[in-house]
Order: sequence, then structure tokens, then C-alpha cells
Amino acid sequence: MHWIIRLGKSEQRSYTSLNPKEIIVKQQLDYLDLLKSVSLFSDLKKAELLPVAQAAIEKCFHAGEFLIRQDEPAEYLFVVGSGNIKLTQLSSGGDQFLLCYVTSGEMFGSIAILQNAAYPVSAEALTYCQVLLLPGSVIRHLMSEIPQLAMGVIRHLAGRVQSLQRQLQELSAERVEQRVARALTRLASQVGLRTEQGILINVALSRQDLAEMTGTTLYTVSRILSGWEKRALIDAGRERVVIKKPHGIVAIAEDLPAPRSK
Amino acid sequence: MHWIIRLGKSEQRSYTSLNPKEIIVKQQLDYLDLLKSVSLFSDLKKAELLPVAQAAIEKCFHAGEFLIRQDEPAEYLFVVGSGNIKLTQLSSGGDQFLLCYVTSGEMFGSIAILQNAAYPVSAEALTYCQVLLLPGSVIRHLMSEIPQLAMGVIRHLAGRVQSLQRQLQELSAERVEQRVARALTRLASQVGLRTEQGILINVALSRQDLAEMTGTTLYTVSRILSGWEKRALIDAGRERVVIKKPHGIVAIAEDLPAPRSK
DNA sequence: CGAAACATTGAACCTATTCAACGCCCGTGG
DNA sequence: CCACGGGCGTTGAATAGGTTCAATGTTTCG
Repeated sequence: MHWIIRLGKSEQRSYTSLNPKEIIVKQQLDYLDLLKSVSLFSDLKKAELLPVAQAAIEKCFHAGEFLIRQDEPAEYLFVVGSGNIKLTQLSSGGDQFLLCYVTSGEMFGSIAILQNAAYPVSAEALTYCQVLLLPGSVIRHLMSEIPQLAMGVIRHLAGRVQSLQRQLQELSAERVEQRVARALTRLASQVGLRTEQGILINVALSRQDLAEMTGTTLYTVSRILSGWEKRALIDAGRERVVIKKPHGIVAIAEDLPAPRSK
Repeated sequence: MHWIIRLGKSEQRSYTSLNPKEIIVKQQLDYLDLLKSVSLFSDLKKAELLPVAQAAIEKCFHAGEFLIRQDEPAEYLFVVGSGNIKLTQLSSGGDQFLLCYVTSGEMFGSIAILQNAAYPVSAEALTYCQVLLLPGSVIRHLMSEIPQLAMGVIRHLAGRVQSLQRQLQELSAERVEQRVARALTRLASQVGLRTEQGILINVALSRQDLAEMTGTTLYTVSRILSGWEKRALIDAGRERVVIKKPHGIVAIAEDLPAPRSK
């Protein structure tokens, strides 16, 4: 992966300043390489990806900007080159739900462009982001020509269905503490960063965010995190969580008896 | 649709005997016609469907039998010719969740055979059922040859993702009464039967079932249904629900102020 | 008729929500 | 530099909404 990296003024990131709106790391994107790093396209030959790369539009977003808004007509598939994005869904009742975080090498918007419908979610940039917009028409056309790509999409969707079914199950059967623990372990595996103190969840993560992921309130999340901090399972701060004892959190997620010791 | 229908001893079905285990209506299945009635295959030419029909295995199940069990290796895609089936998922914690009902002209097992993995659900026959088993290998092979079929699968999966996301949202944001109302309206549109008294949910539907669909307990469901019956919104019986005032139930589902009148 | 499966209801209990008050941190502007 | 305000986080107290358990009733079927 030979991206030419042009750094902004401040390269170093300390763990305490997690939401560095001012740090803008602009990378010269190699479209083909980026596309190939997305699992959907990884099986394709470069020649096959060429029309996609040519049709791709590069775009940048600042922290806080919305890449897409729910109910807008879907035009593009988004591939993330750098930065963190969160996908949220607003219900008719006005409650927001945080579906997932998307980071570099991942994509979103696939469902909407496949149905040629409206985006079912909003996407908000949490940091400075570079993304590629792939026109839905190009993707749809390519799928009808390259069965391999269609199979990739199917695998992607099938995986999503599975994970949603699991989440549904959890939400209906488990208590809040368990669900929060699960959300944390999921986040750890997705955007976790090993440090000496433990696993740092490497996105700005407020109590409110965790509440929206687990279907509870920010108050309850706050209480739960406080409890865990007293038990030295985690180290929580402003929009920041470090998991000090992963096995302890997993134990809570799986509803096992609390593990003895360390 | 020219199926030759060979009736069992008792053709008539009264609305009070809803779970007629003894009534076995055996139909001579025309595989091609049945397959074409499934939305996935409806766009295909009969010639294209021939290999599928030839590889299909017809099988019958009695009420209470399991067509598939969770975690078994997935071999077949199931197409339902007649009868009602319910899909359930068991969590590691031992809680059961009722995902959906499947009736004639619908299919299930698609996700599992696409990933060549294990079934993520169990399927239980609620009535006598006739189904076609389509080997996963045949489907997978066909998909790589007929892009149209792959697109159909994709549409099917995309729809499923959408509906699961909506359900997740509901489960996390709405109160039990709302969720039960939603489940009922969903059931009404799927397996509802217009009668003089109202819309009959045309499957055996216990309080336990409703509880497993909405993530609550059978006690709470019982209380809610009792309440609605007192308000003359529904007519509830043993494994039987008739919606007498659909608009009233919808109002509860949508959290509107209770409608005056009627 | 009796057993089994399904349904109802009351009472105690508990989890999580709600509301309100307050603390803390950070950036901004006087 | 300090004061102020805004956003985020914490915590207590009251409360609501569901759960749990147990007792009892009802329907169906063999």
C-alpha cells in the first residue's frame, strides 16, 4: 500500500486528545489500491475495477459534517479512505439509534443504492474523512456483468443480516449492562487500539452514543461505566473508554460468573 | 396456477379450529409453477428454472415437526408450497426469539446456503406443510450464471436488512404495548384473513409466540391483550387473535392519541 | 374424565427511566 | 488572565413499566 502521505501540522496524536478536529491528515489516495482494500472488491482484477476507479469521486468531510442524511435519494456507494464515521437512524418517534461506526477500508450505502431508494441512515463524520463516492449506476451495471462482484455483495449482505439478527436477539433478551458490555467488546474489535493501559476505543464515544447503540439512556450508561471503573475494569473519561480488563467485560457480556482476580 | 388438488377427509375449515393437525391437504405440486410464484424466481424463464426444478426434492412435514434445526449445516433452500412455518432463533443464554412466519410462496434458508454455513435458525411446521428443497450447490451455481437471479437475491437480502434495522430500532425505542401492536399489524398484513368480525391472524399464535416476537414475557402479552379485549379492539382466544378495530391497533403501534368512536 | 398445554390475574419485586441538580473540562471572548 | 457558557458527565430520589412467581382457570385432546 504505497499511499503518499502528506501530513498536517501536527502528526503526533496523544491518547488524551481523541477528537483532533484540527489535525487534518491529507493523503494522496490511490483509488485502485483503496478499492482493492475493501473486501467487496478484493477479489476483482484491477482491470475490472478500472471503470469504478474512473467513475469515483473523491471528497473530504470535516468532523461534524454529514456525508449523507437519512431519506435523501441514494446515489453513491461510499468507500472510506481515512477517518471515522458513524451511521445513525432516526425513528418516526424521534429516537436516534446508532447502528455502527465505519472506518477506513470499509464502505456504506450499499443497501440503498442496490434498491435505488433513499438512504435509510445518516452518516456523520467524527473526524476529518476522505471518501470515494461510487455512483450507484456504475456499481449496479458492474454487478450484472461480474457475477463475482454480485456474490461479494451477497456475502456482505448475508453477514449483515446475521449480525442484525444477533443484535435483535441480544436487545430483546439481555439486560442493559450486558448489552453495553457487548457494545464495548464489539467496538474494541473494530476500532480498538492496544495500549499499555488496555484497549482504547479509538473513536469519540460519549455516554449518549453508547446509549443509542444499546437502546438505553445516557444516565444508565453513565452509572454502569462508573460501576465498572470502581471495579477497575475500565478507565473512562470524556468521550473516551479504555478497557483495562477485557476478560472482565466479556464475562459481563456473556453473563458468566465474575472472574476471580486480575 | 393449475395445481391438481386432492383433498383430505375434511375440506372445510372453521375459524375456531385454527390448528387443524388432522386436516392434511395434499396437493400435486407443479414444481415449475411453484418456483415461479416465489418472487426470487419470478423473473426467470421456465427454461432457466428447469435445472432447479429437476434438482428439487419434495418433502412433507407434519405440524410440530422441525424442517431444520439451528446450527445444522445448511444444505437446502426451502420453498414453501403449502402450510405455515415459524422461524425461531435460540440465543446462547437459552432465550428464544421468533423471527417470522413463512407461508406458501415464500422461502427461507437463503442466508445460510449463500454462505455455505450452518442454519442460524430453526424452522418448525405449524401445520401440515409441503416444501421443495433446493440444493444450495445448485442455487449457488445458478447464481453465478444468471446475474438476474443474483440481483433477485440481493434485493431480497437488502429488504431483509432494512426490515431488521427497523425492528431493531423499534425494539430499542418503543414500549411493549407498541411493539405488540406492531407485531399484530405485521402479522395481519402477512397472514391476515378478512372476516365479518375483523382481521383474523391466520396462524396458531400463542401469547408465548407474541412474547418471543416482541422481546417480552407471555404474562405481559396476556395482560395487554386482555386490556385490548376490554376496549373491544380485538377478540382473543386460545392461540387465536382477531383484530376488530385495525385502526385502533395501528394507533397504538404508531403511538397516536387513541382514536375516538366507532 | 383427566392430563397437558395454554391463558389469566394478583402481588411483590426490580430494573431502568426520568427529572433535577450539580460538577468538570474546555474553549472563547472580554 | 479570568470569567463565562456550553457540552459532557455524574449522582440522588422518585417513579413507571415489566418481570417474576404462584395460584387458578380454561380449552383441547387422548
